[in-house]
Amino acid sequence: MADVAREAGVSHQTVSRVLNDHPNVRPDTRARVEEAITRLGYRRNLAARALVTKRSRMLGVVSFDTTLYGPASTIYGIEQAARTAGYFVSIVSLKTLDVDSVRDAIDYLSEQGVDGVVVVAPRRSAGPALESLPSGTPAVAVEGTLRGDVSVVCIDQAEGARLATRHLLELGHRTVHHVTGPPDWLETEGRLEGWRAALEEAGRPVPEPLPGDWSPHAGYAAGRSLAAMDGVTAVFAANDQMALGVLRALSEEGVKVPDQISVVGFDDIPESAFFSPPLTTVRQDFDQVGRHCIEVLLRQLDAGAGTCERLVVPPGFVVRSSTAAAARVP
Amino acid sequence: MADVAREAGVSHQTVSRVLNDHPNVRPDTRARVEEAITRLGYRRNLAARALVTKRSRMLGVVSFDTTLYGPASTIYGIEQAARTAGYFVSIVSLKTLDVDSVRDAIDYLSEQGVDGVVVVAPRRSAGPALESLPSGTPAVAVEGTLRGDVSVVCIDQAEGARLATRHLLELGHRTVHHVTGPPDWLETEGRLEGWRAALEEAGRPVPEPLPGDWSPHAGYAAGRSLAAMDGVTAVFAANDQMALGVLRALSEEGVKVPDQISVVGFDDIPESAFFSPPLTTVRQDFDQVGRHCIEVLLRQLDAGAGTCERLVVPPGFVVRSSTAAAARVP
DNA sequence: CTGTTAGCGCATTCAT
DNA sequence: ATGAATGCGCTAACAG
Repeated sequence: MADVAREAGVSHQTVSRVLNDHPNVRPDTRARVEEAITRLGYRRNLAARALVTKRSRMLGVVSFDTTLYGPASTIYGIEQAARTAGYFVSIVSLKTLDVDSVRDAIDYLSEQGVDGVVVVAPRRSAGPALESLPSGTPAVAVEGTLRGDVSVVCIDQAEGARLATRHLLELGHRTVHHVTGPPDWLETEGRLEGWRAALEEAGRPVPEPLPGDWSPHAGYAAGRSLAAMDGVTAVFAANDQMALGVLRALSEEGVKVPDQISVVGFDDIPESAFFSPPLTTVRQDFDQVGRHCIEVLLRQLDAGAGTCERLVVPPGFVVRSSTAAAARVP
Repeated sequence: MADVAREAGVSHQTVSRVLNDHPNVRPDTRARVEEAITRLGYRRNLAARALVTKRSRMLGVVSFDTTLYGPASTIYGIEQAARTAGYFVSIVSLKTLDVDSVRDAIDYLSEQGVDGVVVVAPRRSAGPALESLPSGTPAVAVEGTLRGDVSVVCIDQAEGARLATRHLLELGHRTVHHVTGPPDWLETEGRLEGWRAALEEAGRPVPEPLPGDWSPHAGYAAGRSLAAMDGVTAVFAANDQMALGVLRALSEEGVKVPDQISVVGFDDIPESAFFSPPLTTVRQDFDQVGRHCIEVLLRQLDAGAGTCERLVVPPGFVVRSSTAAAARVP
């Protein structure tokens, strides 16, 4: 910066003023400085700036398996919104979601001096880890913990599951079977709850849910079990990948979808429309979730960390060809 | 840090030494300092450290659409390896991959003082953007540019395509049709080239490739065309999502896979094994690519930016049920 | 082994 | 409208 000042024949704080869009700079001085900046290819040192302003303009994201479509899309939304607002995003992807891993990640990020943290770790067990944040650091959880003192942005999981279940019920199915996500995930619980509620509201029997883990393989295993059971006509899988596994198993067993069994998924991944048959599913607007996270975070940065919001994004529903009216039971 | 020093009854320098694992500290002093650190919940300020060491311990990643499986997996590998090596990762995801976007992203990251940059922007046009890096900043490109002065880590795309094509040829197919990726992508070119080479080596006719864009939708469109053509018995799609689209179109047209037409993909996404039928495909070890990127980067950081490596990861091949011996032409 | 001194590059007073 | 001084929290170089 001193070089630029010398080049432009001004002091280095004038350069600083130009860089920060300070009003008190004569236009021609500003022009001279800007010219010197480009000529020298000068780039300011954000570490030094962070040191004095105590703002790093850096946001931290802690996420589980960023390879999955949901987290990846959410993070994409976060990154876009953050960059637009002039913030960097530093990401930590976790292999496991136990308290210690999350805590370590948060410690790690807070050493780096992030101005705020988004936690995409939708497991009940991850909640307490937020405590290791330096107090005053804004935080927002995606599909977050139920603790009252941290902001949450989420998609209404239960509502999505209800949409799926009702759709099936309205098609004339007597009941709906459910393949769940892994235990301890908040999405798993929300979807389970919405499914159960929809069934109970309609006065239908609630079959034992089949355990899954988000993977197509788990869906496949569940599909085999389903095919072997009597009277199954409708299945709601807790995500699209598992629905794919179900579809596959059913197809191998010679069960026609949707003629004999209807299948609904959750997520609306890009592939869903091209499954065999194209999948009816619940759509989540991950992008919007990401944007909301940043909005909430920035609001907290301005307002001081006191505020705490809860933003719920409604799910959508996409009807394709994997669902049909229940076969007439002879 | 001064607080810790006071608490432990030492100078702040000694605290610094403890933090940096300096050898010259008596064990009991070290213990006292560490105890004070945990008691006070002290966290060092990495911005200040970066200011004086001129090392931010932060790596930048510029990537296109991190929502896609390939980039997402690569970044995951990068992040894991970087964190293990004690580096943070700051990510910029681009919506488009033109020179300006990439250049802006790189400018942005270099203001932040990243110690090195990984560019996951496998388009020919993205190459020149690397020039705007402050000279001396190590950089590595994934599937990178062909310029000689920047390190590259890549998967042997042409070899993968060759594997796929040969597999089909060995199954007795007279020739193999190809659905390409979008133009200007290096992967598109590599796969196209490998496919063509395998065909020519075997003295087979090279049909006009069908244009695609990685999306299942494009695969679907290509699949419709293919179904309408005569004598098509084998298709090599440039990625798994397009293969899925091809599968879907063929199924709608009543064409049996693999009985009438064999289909091969590229990537081995987690869903591939559960397509209808399970997809034969080329496997890419994205994780290893990510790890290699970090290794190369760190090596350049140590050695000075002079060195420039080129690391090629061999592709794998997974045979599943979407390919079979060519139907006997009557 | 430990403490003292200096300065990294910037923004923020306060002068002028 | 501009310049001079001060310090952010830390590490490096040198003393002791």
